[in-house]
Amino acid sequence: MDPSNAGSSSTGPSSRWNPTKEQLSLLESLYEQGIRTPSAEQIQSITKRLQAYGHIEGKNVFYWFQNHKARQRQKQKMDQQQMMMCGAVSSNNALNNVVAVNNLNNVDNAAADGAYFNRFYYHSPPPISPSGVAAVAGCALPLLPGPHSGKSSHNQILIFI
Amino acid sequence: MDPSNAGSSSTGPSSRWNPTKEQLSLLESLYEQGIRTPSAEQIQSITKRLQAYGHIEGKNVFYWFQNHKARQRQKQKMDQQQMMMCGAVSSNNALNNVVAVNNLNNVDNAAADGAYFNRFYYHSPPPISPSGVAAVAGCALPLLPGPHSGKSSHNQILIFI
DNA sequence: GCAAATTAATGATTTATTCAAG
DNA sequence: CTTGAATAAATCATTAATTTGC
Repeated sequence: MDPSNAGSSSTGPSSRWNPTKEQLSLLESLYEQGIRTPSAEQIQSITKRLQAYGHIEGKNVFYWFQNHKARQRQKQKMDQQQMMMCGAVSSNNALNNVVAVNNLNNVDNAAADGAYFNRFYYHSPPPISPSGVAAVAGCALPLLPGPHSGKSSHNQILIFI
Repeated sequence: MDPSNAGSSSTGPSSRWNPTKEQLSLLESLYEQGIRTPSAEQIQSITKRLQAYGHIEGKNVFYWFQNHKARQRQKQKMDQQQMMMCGAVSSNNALNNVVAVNNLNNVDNAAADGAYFNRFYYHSPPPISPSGVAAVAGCALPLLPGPHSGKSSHNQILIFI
């Protein structure tokens, strides 16, 4: 029952995030605009916008971009292989795995994503306080590792979940 | 000048963490006790203990365990290869690269590390508020993604830097 | 003895692979 | 079978050892 547990309802466990149509649409749109590894600020912004369409957290946006980038890449690679063994396709190609990707737009501008980032959060083992803090908890700290001089290293961090 | 900028002195920028003898010692000890991918709580605890010996953050502990685990693994692999082409060692083996690892204790109990984790934090692009929050900022949130029922998924998170 | 130049270790980042929910 | 999530492997970058010429 209750198959429509899309977002933050009470009954729907849904251990993993499931993007709504709108969310996915916006994400893909951003991806095609060239965003590959969004910065923290970008992710925060995106997340906020997507929260209008349902429950979502920063890490979902993060993972989505990671996976999408990787899988677009391997899709293209597979297409190249298919291109190699082109011609002479045998009989029933209708039952081929649904890998009918139409990569007309090679959104592969390999450069231009000089976005450096890093990640770092932890699950604890299963049994922890079962309270119910539902929403997203943002935790932004100004800077943390190197309050030293300024050896040009990039150190500012910003956490969010 | 000032060659002794080991830890949190003012002059030593040192863009990356450098473990002190004591820190390294404790870390290795814990590793040999079987800890391979410590949980958030463990990392917090370890970090606090190590902070007695100098500046260190949770992410350093995290990275240390990742790297150490991986590199122990590949050391053992290399040793296995050496074992394969054993016998008949040619002449001057004294000048061999200093890879004289004495892996008497194979700390490789491959199972028993059902520790799951994840990471997730971001740098922002270089120019950010140049204040000077020096110390470690802990940010522990009870749980965040799934306040839903309890589909056995492990969801509790806990951030720290 | 000491620095500049090289090499080896290792901290930090990025990419690829695997697991599992839907 | 798709894809979000989690883990491992590969890579990059910086620091410490070590070597070398003076």
